[in-house]
Amino acid sequence: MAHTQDMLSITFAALADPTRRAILTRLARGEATVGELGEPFDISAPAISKHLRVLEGAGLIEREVDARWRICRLRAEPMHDAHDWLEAYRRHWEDSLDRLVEFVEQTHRAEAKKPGSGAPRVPRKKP
Amino acid sequence: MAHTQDMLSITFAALADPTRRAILTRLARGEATVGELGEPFDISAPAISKHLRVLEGAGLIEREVDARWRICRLRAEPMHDAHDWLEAYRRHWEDSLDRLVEFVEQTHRAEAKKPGSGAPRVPRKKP
DNA sequence: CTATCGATTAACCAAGTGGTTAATTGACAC
DNA sequence: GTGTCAATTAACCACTTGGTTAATCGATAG
Repeated sequence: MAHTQDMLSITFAALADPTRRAILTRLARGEATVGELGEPFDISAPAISKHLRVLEGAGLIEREVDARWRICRLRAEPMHDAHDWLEAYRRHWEDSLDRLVEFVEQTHRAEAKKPGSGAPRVPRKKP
Repeated sequence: MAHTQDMLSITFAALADPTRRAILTRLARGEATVGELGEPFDISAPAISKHLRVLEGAGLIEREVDARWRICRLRAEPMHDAHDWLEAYRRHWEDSLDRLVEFVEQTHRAEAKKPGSGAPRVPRKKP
């Protein structure tokens, strides 16, 4: 499986790890060496190395050799594509928000003291 | 590993598969049964079932039982969070675009017929 | 009651992932 | 040259993932 993965899949997969996302967040503040990047995490250097290879494979960082240091910097372009893909669904999550607002307003309008049987399910707008 | 994953990781992981993204795209057009969702793909029904469970686990779909059909519908809220996370990096990919435009303009301005040694690297704006 | 249909569960498999420790490479400082 | 530091590679491990086939479950049609 997972032969020659499409870029979007590789990007999302690279982002699907909290350590890697934290590394990207750090890198957004400016370039850093591998050692600096690994310092906040309680994992071994090789583990960091692997995370960086995944990020590099996804085109999310680039590494430059400086003597015995590798300095890493962010390359955010692949995030642009991921962002665009998600953008297409904006209408759907905004619709959900509309339904929630509508629900809360209705609930407030009818301010009876029903104890409420459970979590407030967002009502479907189904025609 | 991957014990009690944070939601963002679960969301990105669910999106990191082309079949699952295609399913979401289909669902964006309206609800569908499991059979309808699986029809375009050349994989077994259990495989689709697993993909749907991943999507459900990520809160990206919900399933409703209707007699012997399960009808699925999109719940796009988790995408909102993913979108927001990426949004924080917009400046970085726009910066890269700026650098590319700048590079192309410079290249065009100096319209010498240098054969060009390779792919046009985007020049760094390094302060 | 039996057959069938939509869908899921069970059991399995190959490959990938995130981590480890130990060994290796390359550049610098004595 | 020797030692050391930054980082990577190698080899391994447990667990997950995406897929399979076979078996199961629930609802409907005959």
